[in-house]
Amino acid sequence: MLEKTFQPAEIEPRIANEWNKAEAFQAGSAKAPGRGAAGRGAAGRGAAGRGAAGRGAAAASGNGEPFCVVIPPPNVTGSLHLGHALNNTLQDVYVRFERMRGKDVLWQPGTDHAGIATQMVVERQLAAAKLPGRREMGRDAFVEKVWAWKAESGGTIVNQLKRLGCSCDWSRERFTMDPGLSAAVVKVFVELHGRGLIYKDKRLVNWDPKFQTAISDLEVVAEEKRGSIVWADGDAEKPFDVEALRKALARDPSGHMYHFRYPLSADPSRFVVVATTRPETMLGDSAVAVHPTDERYTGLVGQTVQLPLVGRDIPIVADEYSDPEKGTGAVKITPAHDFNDFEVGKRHGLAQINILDAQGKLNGEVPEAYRGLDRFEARVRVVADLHALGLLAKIEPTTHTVPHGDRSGVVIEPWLTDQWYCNAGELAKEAIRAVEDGRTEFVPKNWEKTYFEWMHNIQPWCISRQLWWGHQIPAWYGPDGQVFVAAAEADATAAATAHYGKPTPLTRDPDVLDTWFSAALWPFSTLGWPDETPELARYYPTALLVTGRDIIFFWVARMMMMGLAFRGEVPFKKVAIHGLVLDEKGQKMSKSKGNVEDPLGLMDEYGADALRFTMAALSTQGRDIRFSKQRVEGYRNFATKLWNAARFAEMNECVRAKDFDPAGVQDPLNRWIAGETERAAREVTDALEAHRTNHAAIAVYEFIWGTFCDWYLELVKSHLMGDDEAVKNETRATVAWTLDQCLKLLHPFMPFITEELWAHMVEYGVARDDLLCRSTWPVFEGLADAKIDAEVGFVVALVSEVRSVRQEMNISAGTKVPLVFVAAEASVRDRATRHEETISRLARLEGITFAKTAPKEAAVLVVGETTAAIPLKGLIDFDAEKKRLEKEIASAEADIAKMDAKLDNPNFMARAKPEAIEESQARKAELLGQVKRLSAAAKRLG
RNA sequence: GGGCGCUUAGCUCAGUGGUAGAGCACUACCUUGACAUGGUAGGGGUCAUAGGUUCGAACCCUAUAGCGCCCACCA
Repeated sequence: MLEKTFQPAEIEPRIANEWNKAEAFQAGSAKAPGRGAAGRGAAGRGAAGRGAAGRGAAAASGNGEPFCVVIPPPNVTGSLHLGHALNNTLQDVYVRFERMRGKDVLWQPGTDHAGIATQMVVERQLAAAKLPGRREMGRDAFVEKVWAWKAESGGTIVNQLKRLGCSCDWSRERFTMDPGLSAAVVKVFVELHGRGLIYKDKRLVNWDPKFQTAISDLEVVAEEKRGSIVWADGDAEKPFDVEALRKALARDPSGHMYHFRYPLSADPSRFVVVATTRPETMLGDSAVAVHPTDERYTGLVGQTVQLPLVGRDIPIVADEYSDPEKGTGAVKITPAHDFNDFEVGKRHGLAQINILDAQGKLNGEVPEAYRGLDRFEARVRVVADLHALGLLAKIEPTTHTVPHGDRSGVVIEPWLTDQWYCNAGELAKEAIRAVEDGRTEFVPKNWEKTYFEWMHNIQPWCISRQLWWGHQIPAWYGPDGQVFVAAAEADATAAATAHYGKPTPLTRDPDVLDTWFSAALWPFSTLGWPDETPELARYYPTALLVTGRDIIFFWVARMMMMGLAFRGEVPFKKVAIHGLVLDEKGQKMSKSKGNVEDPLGLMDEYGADALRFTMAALSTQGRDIRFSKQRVEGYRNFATKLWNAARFAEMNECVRAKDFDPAGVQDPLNRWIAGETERAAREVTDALEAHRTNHAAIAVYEFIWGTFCDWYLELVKSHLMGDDEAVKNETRATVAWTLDQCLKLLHPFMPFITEELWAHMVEYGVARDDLLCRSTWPVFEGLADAKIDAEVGFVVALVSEVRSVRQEMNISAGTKVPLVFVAAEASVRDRATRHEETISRLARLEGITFAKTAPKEAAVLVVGETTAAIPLKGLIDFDAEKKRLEKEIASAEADIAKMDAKLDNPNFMARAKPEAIEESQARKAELLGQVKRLSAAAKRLG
């Protein structure tokens, strides 16, 4: 017996365990479905239709078409957040759906080593435990610590994904730093280097002074800043105060424009005024640039200025980069600390003076007084010292964007270093073509534009990181700096020996690769590459990638490039893009804002099923979703509803019948629900095929709650409680069958409760030989019948109408009323008689009678062509009934007016589709009939 | 500066050419033999604005306003 109360938190872990024991999700092990009652019920006569036969046959042979999804690997030491919940729910919906459709499904799981993020966590732990930092303990010891942390916490996220119900093939779990995947990384690096697509270069990079590593453009986030300091030279009201400046800048280090006077070398009493938002960089200036056509400065080009504080003479150069409209038209050039200035410097052969060290402190290139200062302290000092020299013209607030590290949060410095780059522009060419020609398709399609936009403007990808946790770059250096790139040290050594003509000691490049480098190989490295494994042959290209819009550049684009470069085929045929999970107010969730909802807490409170359903139902076509706990609660209620429906079935001994054929049932109500089931199954299937999980989820919801529970189960209560054993037995079997279809259709969204209810029914019917998750997806044909729909539709409409009248007339719920059909045609009499018991029960009638004319003193209701009346006799008051009738008449007349507007329009008659015209005419006729009858009823009331 | 998206019921959102929808919230009634985590009924919208296309526009086009996101730039 099912428990009276539905307790997801108890059921779900147990079910997860059963799946695990049964190894239910292992790829390539598709069992032959269709044995036993359940499979045959679904297959029945229905499975033949809609092209499902082929798939069905494949499934039956256990040899379905491959369907592979690779998981976006979460950080190995991470913990589940709502973004994961959304992403993995959607994947699991598709995966379970396709598995039930008989495909050979591989959902490939695994985790990412997440270079910076993980190293950061471990460093923080060391600091918290007051242990020596990584530099003190050395590389090997530190990396060992990280592995230890991975061993300790690495299972967390995987267990959380299992808790969510993810049906990955967990036997195939991979990690980006597994030996095989690491070998793939090395091979790709070496080959791309060999092809000249990976190279080393000295240029400006985005340097993160906190982590002391280079980062890629994508890892830099621009933050808008506006300062508040207003000061001008000679401003008597606001004397310059160094202490005040220091305090203000401590709060607000960015957002100010500073104007400096640079004295001309030839005549120090004359100045060129330059403006900057980063005063400290002036210590590394090597020129001042003006526009060649700027008449204000034509005489000065070729002269030099004395760089204040430093004393260097630097040239005034003419360069188109300078914009006469901006600032003073003269711009200071700091080639080693600004991306634009770097280019100007190259054009004019200017010195690249690097004034910062790795931590963002000033180095030996600056005058002694500034050495060792932090960049922001140096900013204060430079401004103050220039003021002391009378060379500070003004400070004003300005709005500008300041680059920050997305992980560290600190201000990024353009810094001159040697780094490894990948020529993404070259690799992008084929990746662009593959989307243009549809080899890979984005869903929704508009994200392709975003992809193209970025790919067409792609910059060299800086792939080296000055970290210790990650794939160390397979490059070795000789004593003279000669580089040897090789798959193994022995190969590098051999190459060096050949190069130098004698054995030569080498040092390995200490840097590691960007985490996204190994992630880019994920769709084939997880399948065994560089080995040509059977999995690789079978599952690559993968069928579908499901991922958030925020990592299209980071990951999707790079997988496209690498997949094409190394497999010659796209990594996935479709990319389903979803949005981000925001809080109820539409803000990003973040720990600092305190608006983070913990999915684990939600699962404990409402069940993983409810959380999953919420995610699937809210996810609409790549748009961000606002998360609401209320929604989860609502879908928990839905699960409870289903639970109780199953209890009802159980109480009424609705057991599955062997060889039940939904096409063979006789009773109209049973035939009707079979047709409704076919319709629902088709709707859900179509929606899932179109990657509209929200539609699919809502269609299941409406079918189960609105159609199955609210109508069908209520309608057949008379059968189940009646004496006609044949009808009763057929109904029991139909209830059981329909419930099975509900469980199947809901399974991808709510796998736990459906699996539980499925298994539970075993003791009442034919024993199951398989889990629901491996059963067949419902596909039916020919169960719907227009005549049956009309008949049951009439019952439904009649009951609704009587209920409505009762409520509006304030007839108490307990009062049973008579219902009189007026001048009913034979077909109506027939229907009303056949369903009298059911109608009476649901509409709370004392009985149904027939009359030629409407009784006096009666409320009248109109259902389609039928008129019926509830005699008043002290039940209702005339005024209320009159008002009600008038309201209905008015409503009908408004609709008639709309129809007339169309039908009287010659253009409509001439140009509209014939069906549209017919429909409008029919509708008008029906409305006219209603008005007539309602008016007659109103008249009788006086 | 470039690109993308959004604006529909109190709230969150579906709806892409033919009678405006859902969930939640709200109101009234209901311990009806699965379910009060429930049932029944009901109120509530000139579909941002202005033009245009069309027999017909929430839907297609143009413009405007507001909001959001992404990319680039920032002396």
